[in-house]
Amino acid sequence: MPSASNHSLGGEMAVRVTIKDVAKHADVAISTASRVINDSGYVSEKTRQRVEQAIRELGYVPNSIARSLKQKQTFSIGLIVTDIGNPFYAELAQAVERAARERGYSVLLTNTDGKASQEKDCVTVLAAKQVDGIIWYSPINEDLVDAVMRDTGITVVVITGKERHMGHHTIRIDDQLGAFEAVNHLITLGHTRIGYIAEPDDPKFPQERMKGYRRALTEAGITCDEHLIVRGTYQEGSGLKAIRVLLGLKEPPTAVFCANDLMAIEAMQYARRKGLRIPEDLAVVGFDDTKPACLHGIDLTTVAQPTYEMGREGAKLLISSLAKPLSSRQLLLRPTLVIRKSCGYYLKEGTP
Amino acid sequence: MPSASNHSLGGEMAVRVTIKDVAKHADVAISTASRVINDSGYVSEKTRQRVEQAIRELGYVPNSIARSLKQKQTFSIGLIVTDIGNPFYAELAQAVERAARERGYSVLLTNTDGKASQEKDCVTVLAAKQVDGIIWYSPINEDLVDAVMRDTGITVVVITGKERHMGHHTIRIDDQLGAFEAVNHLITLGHTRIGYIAEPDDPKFPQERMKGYRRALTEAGITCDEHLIVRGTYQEGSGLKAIRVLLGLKEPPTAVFCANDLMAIEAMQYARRKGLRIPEDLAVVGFDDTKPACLHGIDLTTVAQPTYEMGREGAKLLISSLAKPLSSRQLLLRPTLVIRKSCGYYLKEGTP
DNA sequence: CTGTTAGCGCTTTCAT
DNA sequence: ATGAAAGCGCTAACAG
Repeated sequence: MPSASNHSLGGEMAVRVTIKDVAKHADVAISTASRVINDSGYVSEKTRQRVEQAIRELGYVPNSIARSLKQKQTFSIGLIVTDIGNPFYAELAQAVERAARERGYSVLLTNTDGKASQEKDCVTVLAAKQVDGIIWYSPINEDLVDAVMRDTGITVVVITGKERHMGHHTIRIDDQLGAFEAVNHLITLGHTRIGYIAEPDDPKFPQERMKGYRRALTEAGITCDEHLIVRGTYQEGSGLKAIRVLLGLKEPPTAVFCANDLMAIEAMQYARRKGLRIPEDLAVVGFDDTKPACLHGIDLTTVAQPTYEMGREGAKLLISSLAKPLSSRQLLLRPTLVIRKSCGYYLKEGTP
Repeated sequence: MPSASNHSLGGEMAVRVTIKDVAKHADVAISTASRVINDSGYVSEKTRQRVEQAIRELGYVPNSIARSLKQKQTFSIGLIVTDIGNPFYAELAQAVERAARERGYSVLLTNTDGKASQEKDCVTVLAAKQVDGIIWYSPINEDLVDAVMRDTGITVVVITGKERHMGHHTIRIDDQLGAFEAVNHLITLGHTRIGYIAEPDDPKFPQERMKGYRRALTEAGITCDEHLIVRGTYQEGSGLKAIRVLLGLKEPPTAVFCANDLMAIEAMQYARRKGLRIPEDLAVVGFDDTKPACLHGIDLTTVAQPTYEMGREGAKLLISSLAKPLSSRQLLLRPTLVIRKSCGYYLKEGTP
């Protein structure tokens, strides 16, 4: 019996009530109590009532830890992201948490901070805590994914833009489609000389956006002028360098598509400084829909990743494959073009 | 039936290696294996080596679930926020996760979506999962906090702007100071008629910002003109209504402080539509430093909450009080004034 | 319909 | 220095 009340924090070490207490209080066997708690097996109405009352009176909450140990199932899933402070991952986490909660799962949150060693730690912790599955955004060390599945048997869903996928479930964003639609939009707007500030020319980076760019041109019957393609690095400063090259061409482009928003914004700002009007003299489209894209004065038309959907579909896939093991499955999600003012679309029927 | 070597996911049900396997492999007793794993008690160098090798060879990862059951400690803490998709909570979560990880704890993430019933569910789940403590942002149902501590013995740290605090640890933001500094800044800039679009006149809302507003005026020897105070609701549309009242006064204010950014931005935009220049004709200061505040064209001077610090200090306090129960402790954090263009500060020595 | 019992994987006395 | 055994809270056969 919890003796004289001591109101200092944690002082009393409130011993938690267990199923044993409930059973004793209701004067039944532990297993009977368990039956009513889990609503499994036969139990007479009268007994059920007594047990339920005991539960209420004692304020009993089942210990999932004990249950998990027995059942080898924790109803927890791990989420691995680079950094939850980044709004992109935050939105992903929101989707994952919500989908998980709706299905009776909780989410153990871990951050890699972009470091391979820390990613390893995340995995170890999650394995130790016996999560039923992991949602893993853009693994740094791809081999680790396979190792986890092999060594621990934990189901993994990888969310990534990369093409490669081994035996695990994958949620992939159709970058090629995104690029295709962006370029196609520019073509619809009448452009034929469309520059591309591209992903690095390195097999480590997926070349999906490049493929989309080329496909859009080809399908429109436009021959691709290789001078209009300048490789970027995705990093700061790279958009600047690239647009300088493009604008220096004998026949400069009238529009430019960029493999990410960062480079697009730099390109815009450089062009403006050179006296070009956006979008009248140069139309610009980016990729990612990061925060700055929607800022007043930027208003960048860009390809948005379906962040929320990625998280939700990831969680759904993971949890359903937990109930009934699925063979390696790949889901392709479509990005969407967000039309703002940098592409010239709103010029057609608005103010000049 | 899952037949011969099926490489489909989860088909093989990789049985996890346990301490028993390690013990057998190293030819020692389970308790000995346990000793080396936990580096506790005596164990000969030779035996230790054997066990460590077994661990490596088998890829053994201790099962924290089993350990937790025995030790009544999970090294998990629960985080309750309104909505992790909101960048404010995301930053908080980032801080919490980092501080927790550095101390060997993991974070179980839960969202209330602002609903009392869901908040209840969060608590139940966290209690069931036996978290060692909870970091709880702005509880909807304050009584629930006390109930949790009483019934489950779980230590709670509440992060809030409200004054009230019962027996639990609290991280509080000094809203009064924030408001004081905002208004004081306007006074320094030469304003004497400073309007206030205030928090609702409802005891359910803390009146800290109001106190700060009044104190700043008083300390500067300015008599508070009650006409200059208009109550807002924190909601959309309310800033608009309020600024209309203020600008309609016989002697309208030359500056206005707003209890949150939303109302401040509405006020700015209304004033501009009426032909007033910001900050020349009307200086505006907000509260919160939400995303839109820093947008080009908005550039709102505002009071920023020390989000990261709140999370970090919360986690630190929680974890240290887990090791050694502390009596109810309260921490007061200072917000900071972020000076942008809406207050006129940069007019003094810049372009007119 | 209800109770008894054997673990889940681990830590922790208590012997040896 | 090492091992045997009890038990954390719960579920799931298996008897009755």
